[in-house]
This record gives sequence, C-alpha cells and structure tokens, in this order.
Amino acid sequence: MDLSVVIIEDDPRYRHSLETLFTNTPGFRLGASFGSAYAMLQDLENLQRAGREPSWQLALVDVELPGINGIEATRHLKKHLPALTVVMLTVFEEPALILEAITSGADGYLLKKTPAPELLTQLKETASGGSPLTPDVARTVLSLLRANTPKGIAGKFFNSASPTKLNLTEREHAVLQSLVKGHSYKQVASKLNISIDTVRTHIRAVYRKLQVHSVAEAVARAIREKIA
Amino acid sequence: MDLSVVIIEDDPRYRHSLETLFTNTPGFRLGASFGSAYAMLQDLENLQRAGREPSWQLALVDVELPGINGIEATRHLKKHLPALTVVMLTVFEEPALILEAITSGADGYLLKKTPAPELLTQLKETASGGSPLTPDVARTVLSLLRANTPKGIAGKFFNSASPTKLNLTEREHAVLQSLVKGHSYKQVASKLNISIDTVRTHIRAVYRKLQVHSVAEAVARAIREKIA
DNA sequence: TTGCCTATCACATGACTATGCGAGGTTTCA
DNA sequence: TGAAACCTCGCATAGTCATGTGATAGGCAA
Repeated sequence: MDLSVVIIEDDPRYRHSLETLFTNTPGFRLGASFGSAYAMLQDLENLQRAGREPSWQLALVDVELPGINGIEATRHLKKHLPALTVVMLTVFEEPALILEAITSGADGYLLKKTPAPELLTQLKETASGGSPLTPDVARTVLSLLRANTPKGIAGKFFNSASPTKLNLTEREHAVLQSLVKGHSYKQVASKLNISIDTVRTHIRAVYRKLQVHSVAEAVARAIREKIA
Repeated sequence: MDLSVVIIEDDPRYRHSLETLFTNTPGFRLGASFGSAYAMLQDLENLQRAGREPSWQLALVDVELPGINGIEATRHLKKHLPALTVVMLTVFEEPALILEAITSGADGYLLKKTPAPELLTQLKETASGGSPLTPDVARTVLSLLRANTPKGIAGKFFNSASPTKLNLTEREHAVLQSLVKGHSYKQVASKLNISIDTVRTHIRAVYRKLQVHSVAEAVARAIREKIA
C-alpha cells in the first residue's frame, strides 16, 4: 500500500525534487503538490465541498510559506483531516520554531538538510506511529526543554556548583558587560582604566564562575540568563 | 573499539542482566558496575584523586537510586566527565521525570521495558551522537511540550522582525549555531565535516551579514534576535 | 596575626581568531 | 555564455585569547 503524499513547498527546486523522490520511491505515491498553503487549502475546500476527501495520508509542509505559513496550514490540516500525518519541514533548527510546530499539532518535524534516505525512513516511521523526530531535532527539543525548565530539586550530598547564584563581583560584572558588547580585552582595559592583564584576571574569574571556556559561551549565558 | 559502559543500578537482578548483556555483546565492554550512585562517585573521586580517569565512555544510570538519585548523579557525572555519554533508565514514562532527566544534562533517556536489541541500538546511537530518545519517549516529550505551551505563543515567531530574513545560507546558519554553543573553529570544522578554512570563510560571511566583528557580537545578536 | 576576598599587575606561551587574498566546482538564470 | 550564488579549500599573518603561574596591597573577620 503506497503512502500518498501531499507536498506544500514554495521553493520550486526543492518541491520538484520531492515530487521526483516520491514518484520514484516504492512505498510512496505523489498525491498532490502545491506551491503555497493557500492553493492547497483551496483545493481541499473544493474537494470537501464536492463531498469528497483527498486521498492524502501524509503531508509534507514547509514552515516558511508565503501568505499562510506552514504552521497555520498545519492547523487547518489537522482540523479538517485529523487522520492525516503532517510532517513539517524547514531549513532551520530554531527551537522556537520547533515549539510552534509542535503546538500546531504536527506529527513530525524534519530539517530540509535531511538526506533523502533518512527523510524517507523518517516519514515512514512517523506515518506508522514511529519516532516523530530526527536525532538532530530531538537534540534541539531537549535543548529547548533544558533552557526553559527550572532545575529540579535533587539530593544535596554531592551538591554541584549552583550556577544560578553567581556571585560576580562588581568588577567581574563590568568586564562581562563589556564582553557582551563585543569589546576586546584591550578595549575593556581602556574602558575600565585597568591593565589588559587585570582584564584577563577578571575574565578568568568570570569564566570560572560561569563554568564556561570561551567568550561565546560567556556571552550566551549572560544574555540568556540576563546576567549582563 | 568496544564501548566501555558503567552501570549504576540498585536492582541487583536488572544490574546483573545488564552486566551480562554488555559482557556478551560485541561492541560493548563492561567498564564498571555499581549498586548506588554513592559508590560510583566514591570510585570516581578516588580515581581522580590518584590523577587517573575512568575509561568509561557510556553510563547507564537508573533514575530511582537510593540515597543520591540518578538525576543528581547524572549532574555530577556531566560535570566531572563532560565527554561521557549518560543515558538514564527508568520504568516510568512520567513526563515530569523525563523533564527532570533532561534538565540534568543526560544525553539520552530509556525505559527499562526497552527490549535488549533496541536498548543496544539506542545506546550505540546515543553514544555516537544519534537520537537521544526512543520513539516512545519522543512522543512523551512532544506531549509534554504541547500540554505546557500556551496557545498564545502561536504566531509569535512570524510576528517578530523576521530574523530569518538575514539571508544567511543554510551553511552559514549552521556555523553560527555552533559559534553560539561556544565551539571553536576547529570544533565547528569537525562537527560539520569541513575544513577549518571553510569554517573561516563561512564565518566571514556571517560577520559581514550581521555586521559584526567578533564572536561575542555575533553570539549576542544571534541570541537576542533569535537568529540561532 | 592569619586567612580570605578583591583588585591590581606581570610574564610566558600555545592555540585561536579575524582578515586579506586567491582558487575551483556546481547550479541557476538572464 | 557569463555572472552570481553557494560551498569547498588554501596560504599567510598579525593580533588576540585562554590559561598557568606568580606577586603586591588593602579591607575585613575570626
């Protein structure tokens, strides 16, 4: 039984490659293909108005669609065709975007960079109730949860460092603020009227307290946790 | 190269079955086995005090441990052995518990009911950077996100200043994401399987497009504007 | 007095970063 | 066909970063 796929993707090149893929892959059948969610929803409406249902079993929906975006399109699809498996596609691994997709009711989420064989495997799995996420996306989801979930209460016998209580000194904080602005050590030194070696000393302390090892990590933490 | 596994599991029967499994499965080697997190941490501390490191590459940690629970043990392991892959085990599919495990920094999460073949496959995948979650757990995580994410967030991403329209190419975006994580050029190169000079080329393009001149500025912009 | 914390500063050095400049291959489009 | 975009890669190099190690001085509390 071939899996009938509907593609909703505005990029002609990618859409055509998907069409070719599903046309030529055993186990799949190209049900329909649209360059916009609007066109797809019109088609759906026309079919249903004629008392018919599309034969689609799986929908591949690009998130970044012109007009009606992929997330809205997904909501429509899940509402009107609840049995349809909807898998969303995008270039980006943006956590907020994944979150949006998840709340839209999508059954799966794939990155466009996913190679065809893995994409096909993943689609089959998702359609048959298997894993809704590729490893990459799963890791992103985990990161999302880690970033947004307060630390749980756990035993205290071997209490690890408590990163939420940083105890940065005034000077350390000033140095960190300068780093966040993109200042070099030399610029920090000039701005705070101290030597570059003193800057280094403070930065060492900041990194130790933040448990980071690079300016990138320090800046990321500072901004995300509103430290500086 | 056999994957050296450390087991931390209080149930003797399950622990012994795991010991047998890893002793007899090609590709795995039993590195150590403990009935409690306390015993493991003592051993780790003794080793490190002697200036040595355990040879463990993968840890299987039961969540429900007496004394120091698996979550706290995981935190400790990730802190002292950052390269160690930690997979947590439990009988429960309790979403809050999964969430707790995720925030502890575990690399994977498995249910004890997972049959041995799948367990081994999953461990290999997790250890080599593959999927951190079984399909069951992924679905639980998605349900968790769906249940806890207010619908009001819908559309927020697309209402922002369209940060994705910076015209970063897929590759440039990937590189920027790595920078945000604090990866060095060398690490980015390794992660993306390209040369360090290619990394530099992409970074040049990213900086030009973001109009920045340092990794700090790039990271700051990326996080603040949800670019990466 | 001693110990701790903070701030200041220094020397040393290997690794890393940012930038200039150059090149080749593939795909798409006018 | 040529240009543009993208990806890949290279050489060169000055400047910068991260870290180890050491030191002084002042303030404060036990």
